[in-house]
Amino acid sequence: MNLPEATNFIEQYINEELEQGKFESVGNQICVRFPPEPNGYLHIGHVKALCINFGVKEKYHGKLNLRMDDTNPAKEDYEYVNSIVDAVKWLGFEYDNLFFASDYYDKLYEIAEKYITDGNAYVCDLSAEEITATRGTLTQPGVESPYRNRSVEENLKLFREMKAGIYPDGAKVLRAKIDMSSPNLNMRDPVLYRIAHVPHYRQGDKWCIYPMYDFAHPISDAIEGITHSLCSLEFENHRPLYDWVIDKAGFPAPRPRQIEFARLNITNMLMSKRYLKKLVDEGFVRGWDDPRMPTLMGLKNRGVPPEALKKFCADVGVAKNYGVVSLAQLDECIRDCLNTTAERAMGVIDAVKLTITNYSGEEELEFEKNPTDGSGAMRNVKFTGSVYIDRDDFAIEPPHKFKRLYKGGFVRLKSAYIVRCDDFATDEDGKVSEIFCTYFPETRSGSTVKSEIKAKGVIQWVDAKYGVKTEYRQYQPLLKDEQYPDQDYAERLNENSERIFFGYAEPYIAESEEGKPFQLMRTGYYKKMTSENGGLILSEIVSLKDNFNK
RNA sequence: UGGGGUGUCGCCAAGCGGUAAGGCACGGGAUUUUGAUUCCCGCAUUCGUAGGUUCAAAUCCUGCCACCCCAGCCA
Repeated sequence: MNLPEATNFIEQYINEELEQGKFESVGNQICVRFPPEPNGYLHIGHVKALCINFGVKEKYHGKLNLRMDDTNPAKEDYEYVNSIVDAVKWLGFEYDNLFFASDYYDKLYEIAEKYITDGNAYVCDLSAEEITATRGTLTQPGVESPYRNRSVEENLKLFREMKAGIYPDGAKVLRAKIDMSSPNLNMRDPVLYRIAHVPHYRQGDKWCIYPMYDFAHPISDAIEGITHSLCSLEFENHRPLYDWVIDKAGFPAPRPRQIEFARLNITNMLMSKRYLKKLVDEGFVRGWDDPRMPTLMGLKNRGVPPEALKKFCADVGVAKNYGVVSLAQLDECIRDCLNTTAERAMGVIDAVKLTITNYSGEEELEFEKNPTDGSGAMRNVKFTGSVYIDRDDFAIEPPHKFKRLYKGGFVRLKSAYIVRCDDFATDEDGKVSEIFCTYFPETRSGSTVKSEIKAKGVIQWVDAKYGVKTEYRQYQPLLKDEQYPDQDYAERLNENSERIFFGYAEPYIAESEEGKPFQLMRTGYYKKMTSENGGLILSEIVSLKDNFNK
């Protein structure tokens, strides 16, 4: 696993601290964490954070904790924690511990009481609206809460009563006592604990007060001995609070250092959790793991190898600039990875019969399983002179530079023979119904006999007798469009995002290992296969019907 | 408008005072039984901008400009 190239600035910080001896007391062991909230499935945007954190772990022979940041019981569930664990494992990352912020609730509560005792926190009776109203604005300082100077005893009593459940939701909160006139709004007496009479998926009814992110996260890091808390740019404004919270809690040095980096954005890629959830909840897709989804499980089902995602992150790098990487870069990583790993097979989607008029009998031809993996593994394909080809590979009126078949033209049937089209038949709609060709025996694949016959193009085919009737499902990944976001987005996205085709495939496909990605050979369809032209691994074989001819 | 960030090729991104890496995209050529792959070759005299310091600046200083983040009892 490679650390993304441009992790330099993070490495620089760590190296400097190491040189200064900041971590000598902890044996110079670097410890990081990946802290998702289990309120949704991991998507491609999370891979970057995963790569950075696991990259640091590996580089410094450190440790990494996977920690569920589950401090908001209203949104979280085991379904999500399981999906997150599965996704991390699918990517091939090995974490050292699986922790839950909710396991620290007791400790967190204890520290909250210490804050009160030390005069660093107070119970505030203001309503949410009142707190907002007294927070001030970007340019004006806030107003101190009238409850700000309650005695330690009263605060303790009130906080314990909050915990005991005698107050309804929203009646009171615990606030940090910092500075209502700080230019950083996060420091204007932020809320530390709120009342929520909501059962927690792991803690049940044990609690009715829950810690806020700004309190729970730094403390969790400190408890676990995290040395570097890597997060995205929007938390830069929280760093002073992060430091304050840990310092006031009284943890021994070294204090974990929060370092921020820019999150991953990809052009045309839908990554808003709100819409992804809408697509799932309203049934526009079959689930979080639908191949059209940008979730890791969706990508997996689409045939994207985890290595491609890691390469992508390494190529893209890490910096603090807000940037949007083009989808083409992701596509390239997927193509690159698949090129050397995916086995090839022939299949046609919109089939047209091609009959070789001067061929009789049948034979077995050799076909390389993957011409680029270096294995040289071969498979056999039966050929009877009567085949199906893709409609797109034949043109009645060939466009300029058309390399495939047309009347009077030559083309090679991949791994078989060069054929010449002599004629074709059409149905009443004018659609080509059958193509008649002559084949040239001396052009047999692998033949050492020199032939005058040349073909510019090569097309794939499926034998009419031995081919297998196939139902293909083709997916268009869900991409943002120019009107995004609007209310009809989900509906619009769904249109044409999934199509069923009936075609033919060589029997080899049916024998393939389950879950192994296949690059369906698509001669001439696309110059390059991309997510946007629908050419990149978007086909899946839904069902195979044996021996349709019999 | 206060504070925190960021500005280097169409898109990412190195660079940290010594004279602009790399990837993607793009263009040209060679090989090719996937119009794929592979393979060459090309692609910023210029680093948001205006000044200043220096023998020397994308790198240091100053002033502007642009964009992003922050006023959840979300994370």
